[in-house]
Amino acid sequence: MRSIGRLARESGLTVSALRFYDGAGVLGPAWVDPQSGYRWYAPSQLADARLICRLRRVGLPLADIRLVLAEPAGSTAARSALDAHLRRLEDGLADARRELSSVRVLLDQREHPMTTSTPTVRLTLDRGELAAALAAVRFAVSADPELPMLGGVLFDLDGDVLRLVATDRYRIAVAEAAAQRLPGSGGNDVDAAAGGSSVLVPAGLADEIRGLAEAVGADELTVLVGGGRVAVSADGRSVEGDTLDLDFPDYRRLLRLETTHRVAIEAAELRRAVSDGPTRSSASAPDGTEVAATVLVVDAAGNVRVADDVEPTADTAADTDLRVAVNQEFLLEALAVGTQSQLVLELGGAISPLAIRPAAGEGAFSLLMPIRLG
Amino acid sequence: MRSIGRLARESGLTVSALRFYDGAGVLGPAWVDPQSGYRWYAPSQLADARLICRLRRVGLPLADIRLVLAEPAGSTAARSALDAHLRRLEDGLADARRELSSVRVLLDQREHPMTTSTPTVRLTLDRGELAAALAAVRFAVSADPELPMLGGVLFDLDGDVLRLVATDRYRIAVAEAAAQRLPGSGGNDVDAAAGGSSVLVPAGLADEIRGLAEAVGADELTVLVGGGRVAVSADGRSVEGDTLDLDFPDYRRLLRLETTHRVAIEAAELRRAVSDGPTRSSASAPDGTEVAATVLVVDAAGNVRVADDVEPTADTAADTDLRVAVNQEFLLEALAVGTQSQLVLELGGAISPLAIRPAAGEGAFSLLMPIRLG
DNA sequence: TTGCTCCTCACGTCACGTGAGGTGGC
DNA sequence: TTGCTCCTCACGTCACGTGAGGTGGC
Repeated sequence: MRSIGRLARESGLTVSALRFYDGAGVLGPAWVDPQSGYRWYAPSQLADARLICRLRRVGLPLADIRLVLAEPAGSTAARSALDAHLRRLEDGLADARRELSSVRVLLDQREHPMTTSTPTVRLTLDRGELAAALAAVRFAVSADPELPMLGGVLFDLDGDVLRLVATDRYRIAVAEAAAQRLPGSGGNDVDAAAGGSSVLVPAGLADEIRGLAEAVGADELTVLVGGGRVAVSADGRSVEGDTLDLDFPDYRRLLRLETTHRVAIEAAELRRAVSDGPTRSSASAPDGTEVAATVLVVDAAGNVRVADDVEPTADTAADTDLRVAVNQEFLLEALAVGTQSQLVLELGGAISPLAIRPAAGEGAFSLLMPIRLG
Repeated sequence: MRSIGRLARESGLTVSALRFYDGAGVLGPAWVDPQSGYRWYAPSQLADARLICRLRRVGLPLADIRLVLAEPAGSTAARSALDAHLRRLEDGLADARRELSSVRVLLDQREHPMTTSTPTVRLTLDRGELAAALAAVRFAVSADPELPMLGGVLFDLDGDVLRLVATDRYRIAVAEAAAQRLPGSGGNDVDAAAGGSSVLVPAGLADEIRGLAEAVGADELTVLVGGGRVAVSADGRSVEGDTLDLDFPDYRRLLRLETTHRVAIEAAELRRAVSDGPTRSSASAPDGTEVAATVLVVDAAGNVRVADDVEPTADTAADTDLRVAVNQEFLLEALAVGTQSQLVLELGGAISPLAIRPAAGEGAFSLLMPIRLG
């Protein structure tokens, strides 16, 4: 048996950490002297303590470490906790690279105030792709005057893809269109870093752009962005307007969810089941308006159905079933997007968002916030 | 002027964060209504709030954000805070990749208990390089029986370089030798991940290996590592012994320091100045033994000298001078390592470690902990 | 009167580190 | 007696989030 000090020395943990882990139920001593209160650790606990030291060193939360230590042979819960942690770190680094390089440009501009005007980015896009992408996100634009930054479509140029994003806080929709940068866009890196590649287009202007994209005969559209303006042109016609100088939320973070269930569905079929199926009235958000909520059930076999019981009762829902309630109208809108009939639902638990994406990797993606039932 | 709620909506920060930033001195309102206590923010504070939102999103500490907001034009303090943060994230991700892949292997071994024995790694090394590297780190091995994990030299195989590391907590020495993996090492990835590529060789065995490397005529040595043993052979002679199954501290983390001053020196010259220069007696560490401390002074012009005043007095030391006290004996040992006469000292403040590395990127590196003068 | 925004203050979170003050066996 | 290791308990750290309980103007 080892004393706490010896275990600390041999494991790399500190004495205070070991005492904390005892209290936190992560690693308790094998025996505690009832007289003195001294903690005594069994030989096998050295390996556990070393493992904890390594995992804490890289920032794995204690809750995940508990999973790892308790892992029954053959379980994958611990592995996916490790994977998820690595992904968080990778995403965090990618975010930081983007944000910090953009902040550097901002600081440069502050120092050399406006010697150079904001650079303009020029792109060409496929007409049909842009129209489809705009159609795929339009429904998620917010009409809430309190949140003006949600009243538009984010045009985010990420390398050679233009990503369109809209959200009203209850759902978020994302669609992409391949983009070609045209020369004369100023330095590419600087543009990207300046965030000049990400502009918020008001809903009205986005609708005009969509109208143009649907009306013209040309295959390609030209887009100019810069100086607080967007202009889209083709066939000698063009629409133009101001962008919104507001901070759209960090959509990448919103899209990162930990999925536990992935289910393939047929869009039209689920749409029918959702419209015909029962709903439950539920107070949505702070304003207290009642909305119709559809409850989806994923069973152990990996099938989704619309719950036919309004209240969860023991006879119809197994304990292992995952139940998620979402706004019926929003779900129908999300299922109606795009032309793909094969979709995939991604779920992460009863209070995690529901993601809807095409089975084949292309096309629009949307995400619905769950509704907490009573 | 904006109310706190409006600034929150427009900046992406929360109301509670804004109140916290007020108290923390990061971003206070331009005016506070003395009657109601309402906070009112000036138009220009929106840009600051947005900047804070972006920087906090990527985890930049508030202390660094204060630097960024206060940045006088032309200052580089804020830029290097951003750079340092990005490096922390990059290092953290690299650490996590290594640790987590190694933990995965550990978990696999736990599940399939010992169906496969520990794989063996085979290397060839240049005789002279290994001898030099061992000589360069030997002095930093600890003799403290309380800390057995420091009583050896870490052999850490990182890709095609074998890194040797030794530390006694007061200093750390690192040296490298080019290594070639020989086939028959089992899966390379698995080896590396298993941490089988990192073994702790007891000081006695390390000395025997060095003896062999210095004695034999062949240019190359073969090293076999695995199953708790190391064997080194050349010319038909070989030495072999057990490795220590103890956790050596995370040396990569110890080597990461934020350098503010970098000074080129001539090794022999500084060595003379240090041996001849005055020292101050100081209690080292918890055991209370007195050691002779040398005080190094870096002046604004970037020159190092040994302080000739034992007490810092206003006439000899400018306020801008950086003073670092280190163990004289340890400094002399570190300066005596290797064959390079041009060295670089790296400092990061009075209580930051002192790094000593060759001016040309090759050869041994060592780091001394500073001594706090009473 | 209700609803909305704002206020302060206290406490919770996460994973510990750091004393203060005290015990037990060599 | 000194020194060492261990103990508990309280409080600090970091960057907030979450109520509780209250105010002020439409």
